[in-house]
Parts: sequence; C-alpha cells; structure tokens
Amino acid sequence: MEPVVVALRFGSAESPCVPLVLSVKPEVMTMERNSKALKVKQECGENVPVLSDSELMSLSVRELNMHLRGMSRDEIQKLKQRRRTLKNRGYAASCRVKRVSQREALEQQKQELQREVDRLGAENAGMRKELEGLGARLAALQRFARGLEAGGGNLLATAPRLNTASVITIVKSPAQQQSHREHEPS
Amino acid sequence: MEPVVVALRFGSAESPCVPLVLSVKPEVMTMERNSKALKVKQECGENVPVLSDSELMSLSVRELNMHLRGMSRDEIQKLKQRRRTLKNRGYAASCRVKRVSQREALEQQKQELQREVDRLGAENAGMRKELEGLGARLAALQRFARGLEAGGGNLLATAPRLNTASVITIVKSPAQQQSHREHEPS
DNA sequence: GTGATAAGTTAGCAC
DNA sequence: GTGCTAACTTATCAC
Repeated sequence: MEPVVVALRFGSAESPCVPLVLSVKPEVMTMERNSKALKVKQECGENVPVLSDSELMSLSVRELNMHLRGMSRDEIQKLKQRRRTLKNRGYAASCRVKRVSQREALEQQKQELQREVDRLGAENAGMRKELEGLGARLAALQRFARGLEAGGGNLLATAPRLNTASVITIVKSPAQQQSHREHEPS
Repeated sequence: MEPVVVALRFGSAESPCVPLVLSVKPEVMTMERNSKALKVKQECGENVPVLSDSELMSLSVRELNMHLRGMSRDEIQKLKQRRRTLKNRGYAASCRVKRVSQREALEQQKQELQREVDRLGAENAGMRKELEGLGARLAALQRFARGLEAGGGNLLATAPRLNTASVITIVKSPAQQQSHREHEPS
C-alpha cells in the first residue's frame, strides 16, 4: 500500500508549527495524539514531518531507508530515535495489557479452583454421609452377626437382638429395596 | 478546584549541570541516584542544593516553608515542583511494589486452592474406595439375607449361598475384627 | 497537598 | 534492531 506521502513543504519560512497532524491515512489514525505528553516531536523549523507516527512506526527498515535518502546524519539519527521511541511506546502499552490480562487470568484460575474446591467439598460431604449410613447399617448387621457367631450358627437357639426381617431391612438400601420389588414382585 | 496547571518543564532544558548530588546527609543516602534517569535536578549555577532529595521529600509543609525564606518566586516554585516529583517517584515505586505483591498474593492463593483441591481429591478417592468396599460387603450380605428371607428365618433349611462364618467375615472390617478381639479375647 | 495510577519516556537486558 | 520491562516522569483523578 502506497502511503502517498504528499511531501508538502511549507516553503513559507516560519510556520509556528501547529500540532498539525496531517493524517495521510486516516484509517490508521489510532489517536495520533497531538494533544499532550508528546515528547516525540519533530523539528518544526522548515521540514514538516514527512512521516506520521503510525507510518514511521510500522515501516520496515528497508522502507525506512528509502525515506532516509538525502537526509543529514543528524536528521537520520533523530528520525530513527523517533521511530525507536514510538515503538517503545507500543511496547509499553502491550506490556501493560499483558500485565492486566495475566492478572485476570490468575483471578479466573483462582475462581475455577475455588469452584473445584466447592464441588469436591460437596461430593465429599455426600460420600461422607453415605459412608455414615452404610456404617450404621453394617454396625447393625455386625450386632446381628455376633448373635449368629455366639449361637454357633444356630440362629433360633441364640435369641438374637434382631430378627430376620430387621436384618433384611438393614441390608437393603431404599433403592435396593425398590429394585428388589421390581425384579421380584410379590 | 483550581487546576493551576503550571506546566513548567524543568527537566527538558539540558543544562550542562553534572549530576552532582551533594548528599548533605550521607546516612540517609538511600541510593540517592546520581547516575541515571535523574530528571529532577537542581539549578547548578551558583546555588548548590540546600536540600537533598530525601530531605526535601520528607519535610513537612511547615518545615519546607522554613527553607523557602528568602527565595524568589521562581525558586520556590521549582523547589516545590522538585518535591512533588520526588514524592511522585515514591508513589510510583510503592505502586509497583503493591502490584507485585498483589500478584504474588494471587499466586499464593492459587497454590493454596490447588493444594486444597489435591487434598479433597485424595480424600474423595479414599472415601470412594471405602464406599466401594462397604458396598461389596453389603451386597454379599444382601445375597445372604435373601437366603434368610426365602427360608422364612430358618437358616439351616434354606441352603444359603454363604455360611455363617462368611457373613461374620464380611460384616467385620479388619479394624473391627481387631477391636473385637481386644474386647472379647477367646 | 497527598496519594494513586494510566500512559509515555528512558535505560538496559536478551536475543 | 527488536521486544520487553523496571524505574521514572507526567497528567489526572479522588479525597
């Protein structure tokens, strides 16, 4: 894309060098700050800036060298420094953006971990409750089994603390009782 | 509020002014940078700085006014601006420190959450395994109990799939068996 | 006036 | 040269 730099040259000597930002390519004019904090300023004696900030910043070295033809050592150095500074401005900006997005990423990861903790905690509580229930059922069965053991295998001879129906109730969880009924309807 | 933008620009005029930082109080010389990036420099024509950076920065307004006696408007303004800039330097520094420590805090919180996730995950796995074991034992007992149920409570008459000893083994967890032996040694 | 912070500038490192 | 980043300066905002 040809920038079509209209090397317009204020032949009239003393232009008070207004912040005139002649945006040759308005579509790239991403806030070409002419308002404040602009330390990167060009000599405004005779040679009006041939290159806008965005142009100068995005040129390749080769392209830049084209524009450097016929400039004095001093002008070249100053232009290169302006280019460097402009690029640094961009680097600083992306550095800040990166910093912010990294912080946001950290916060998001933290949130995800927190959710995971909550999820695991709930799952944990559920299982703990389940274990408790199973433990109680097993304890009851254990009491029943002790009766069997003491009786030498003869259930009727030992007066167990639980009768058979109770044991069956204990052994079956509600779900199991239901599926049992489904499979063996009385 | 009156903005009173003085917009004086003392840093840009390059006076030959060597970085001469005459540390009046060497004990407070917390790296009184005389090396680089020192834009806050004092007029070095005749009046050697009466106040070092750290002095000027830490003075109260009242104390500062003492030192302002017999100075020209211009000098006073410049000294005040130097003070402001020095303070801003400190603010910027603490801002950076804060930013870093906030990031570190976030990372630490993340680590703690990660550890918590790991801990809960392990606990979870353990309980899942426990549940599995209990489930198996209960299933075996259920098969046994079905035998009892089918036999109408007469264990010997129903040819159960498990004998009494097996049931006792199933009902007792290793720990329970141990404590059982402790309490009722044969 | 003080403190904080976003944006720009500078120095300096790493490639 | 390029890109990044710490430190610094400046502009601004809130109090």
